[in-house]
Amino acid sequence: MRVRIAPSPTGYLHIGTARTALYNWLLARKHKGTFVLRIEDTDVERSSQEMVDVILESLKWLGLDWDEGPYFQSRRVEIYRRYAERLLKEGKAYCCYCTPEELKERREQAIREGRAWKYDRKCLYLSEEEKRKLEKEGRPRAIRFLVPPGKTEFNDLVHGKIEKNHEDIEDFVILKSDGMPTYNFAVVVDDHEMGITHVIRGDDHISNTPKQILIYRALGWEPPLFGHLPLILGEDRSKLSKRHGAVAVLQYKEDGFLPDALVNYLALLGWSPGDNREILSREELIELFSIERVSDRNAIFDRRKLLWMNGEYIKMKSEDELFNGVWEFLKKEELVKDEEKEEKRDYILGFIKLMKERCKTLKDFATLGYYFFRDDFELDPEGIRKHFYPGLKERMEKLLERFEKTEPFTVENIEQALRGLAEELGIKAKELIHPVRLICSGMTFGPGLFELLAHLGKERVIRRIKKRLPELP
RNA sequence: GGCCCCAUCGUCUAAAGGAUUAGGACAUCACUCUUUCAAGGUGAAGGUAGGGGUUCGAGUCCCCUUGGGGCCA
Repeated sequence: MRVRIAPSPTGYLHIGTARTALYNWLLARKHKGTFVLRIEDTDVERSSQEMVDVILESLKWLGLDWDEGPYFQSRRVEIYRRYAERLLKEGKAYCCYCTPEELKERREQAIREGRAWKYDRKCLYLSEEEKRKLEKEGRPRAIRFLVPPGKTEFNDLVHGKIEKNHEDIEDFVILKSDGMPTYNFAVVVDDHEMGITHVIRGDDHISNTPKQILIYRALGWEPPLFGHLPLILGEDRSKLSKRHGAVAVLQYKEDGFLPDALVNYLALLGWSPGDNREILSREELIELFSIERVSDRNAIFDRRKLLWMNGEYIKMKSEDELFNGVWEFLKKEELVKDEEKEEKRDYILGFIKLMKERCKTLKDFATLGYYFFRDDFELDPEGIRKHFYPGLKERMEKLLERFEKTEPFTVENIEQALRGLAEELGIKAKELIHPVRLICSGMTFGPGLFELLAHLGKERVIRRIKKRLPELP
């Protein structure tokens, strides 16, 4: 089995392309086949090395390693031309001299007259003399495929039988007047030359498939098997695109998603193992995946479920496994500096342990954990309203005294100190716990208070209480 | 507009004509645990688009309608 992913270098790897890549990759790994990467960059204007790099980086981040390539279509132009010439010579294609303006005019006329427009084969019926004349004028010429009469059927791996009458296919261009191949032509030549056995791609290519099969047959080649995956849709049910927000794989990396979680989520978008399992490792996915179980219905991308799944993966990972990822986000928020990475390692490992149940993304560690690293936070005004009360200052002074005497500053000792004071004052522990949390973190929620204070350390806790003492009621 | 694809809770899906009171997950709501927030536990609500057929029996097969999507322009 040889499969491939063939992205265009448009500046990012689309989440839909990523899922297509994933399904191909799963198939290749499951059947010990080969996963080929091909860059479809015939649109030279819009392609660049940087854009290619983004694709490679995205695939690497997802952990979808390829076995061959990347191949570049832009370096294969001569090959496409050779095959186009061959079809021309064999009378299976013909030159078309119609200009875009002429075509537009005839198309509009057809629409005005209420006819369905399809290329009218004007250039197919040109006499030799007319052709010579046009050539002499130096008119640009495209090459059109001569669609034979009949009908094409194929057995789609996902959809089953799909058929198309050739009357509904116009004589499409295979080589443009600038000498570049069209998508349909290049894809067939490449898939054949690269020995692709299973073409697994998006549903948006279903209508191209009969055209491509026609080309295979015209060149005397056996077409591969085709499987068309349902599309990933945005909330509004249209094809997922930039206007739906995060659509680039690397955006998810930036947003703090784990590649394992994204892979798992994407695998489930259009496929399920059949039982009720949802959290599946790569190994399990490879073992369980089958193209027969792929759904043929378009699916809406649900970021909330992805978020949940990412949270599940964060909980599953050890502190050590999360360390580097969390570090990057702390660094980005300027909460830490690279030179203190080793020195702060244990502190951060403990921080991750306290926070990971509460974080859905790696980014959350930085946004929800600000106070673990900096003193300069504001107190949540809503929290002040709720938890500060007259006489609090006096109580906090007493608590401060106790904390100063608490040695060592451990979870148990802190709890004992605080609860002891509460008892002595004849109040509920809550009446101290909430204000202390607010003073030491700026927030009304977070890890268990005693664990939190112990981890912040005596020095920080005392400093923060002292700092806020003057403003307490 | 032409052609093609698709139709199960809000979303992702399970149910290979009989095992179904249509199952699970996310989200929602309630309760519970708790110093808070999460997490966890328990529970609730929520679906076979509509209409015809085929069949002893239809979510499942066929047809039509409607709706959604894609491609080409």
